[in-house]
Amino acid sequence: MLKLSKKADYALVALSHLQATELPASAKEIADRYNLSAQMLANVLKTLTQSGLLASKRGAMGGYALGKRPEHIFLGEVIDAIDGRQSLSDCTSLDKRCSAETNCPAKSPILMIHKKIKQFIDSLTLADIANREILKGVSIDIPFSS
Amino acid sequence: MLKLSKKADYALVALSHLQATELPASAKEIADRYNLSAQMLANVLKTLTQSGLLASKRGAMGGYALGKRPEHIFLGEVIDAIDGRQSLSDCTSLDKRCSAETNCPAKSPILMIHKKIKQFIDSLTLADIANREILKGVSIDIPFSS
DNA sequence: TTCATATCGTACCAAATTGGTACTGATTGT
DNA sequence: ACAATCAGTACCAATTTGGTACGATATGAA
Repeated sequence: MLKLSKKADYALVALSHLQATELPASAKEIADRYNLSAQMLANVLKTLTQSGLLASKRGAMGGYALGKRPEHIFLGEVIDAIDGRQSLSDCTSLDKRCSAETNCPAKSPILMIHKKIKQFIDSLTLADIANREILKGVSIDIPFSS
Repeated sequence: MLKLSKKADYALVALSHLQATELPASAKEIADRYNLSAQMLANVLKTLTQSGLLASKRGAMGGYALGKRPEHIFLGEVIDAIDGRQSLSDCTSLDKRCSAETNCPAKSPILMIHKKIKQFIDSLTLADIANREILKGVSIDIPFSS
């Protein structure tokens, strides 16, 4: 499977939204806006906050905003935060040892391909990703008062 | 998860082996050589054969050989054959509809990223993979660079 | 013709991962 | 005080993945 998890999808939707509106929003607002499971989105946003990708404010009128400038939020970071750092194959992760060991003809190529894909997603920022979107008109209530 | 399935790993090991030795081999031989589950590898090789990536010969002295020239076996094909054609996200696959629909700010970027990764793995052949020098030069070019 | 070696086709099951929910606690603006 | 909202955790159902079993079919060789 070469696929993003649904949680990673959620993360990208939320981040794109926050980037586009440039306004803080609560988990519920975002969930309602895009028809996502509120509870699940809440879990995702919490994780993103723990990783510093979002900044949160608790309590009434609280919510989430980007934790860094969009140019400094990398797709690779987002995926790592949500799904945990993943290797393209177990055979390229250093902690596990595969039975074929050194004589495996596929190990080195897989490692190389993994690096290329990682390099690619680490080069993409939220700014790159969300730039062109047509979400201008959306405004949601009132931002953090601070 | 941005990861190859174990079956895809098995496929790449077997294909790499057959490419390197330029000799037919039975499932058992390959499984023994690299310490893989013989039964599982057999299933994988069968699937690859059905997709035309391998050619098989039954019976005593039978076994598998590459079904095409290594330059015509693409990494994307292998993954598709084993894991089924996958989209990077459900939201980029045409048959499923996501609840956020047209106003989702992440859909178009995800689609773009998906295309780039697909394009990358579709550009790599078994011949490239076996020759690491070629692989070093290959890169995914960065989108949104306008 | 019999036998061992192989692939072919299925069906099945256990383990791991993912998707999704529930609930309690902490914080904050009104 | 109270409602809104994030934080933390625990839990479970659904799906996917990893792995096995087994009978059928084909083939080369003794």
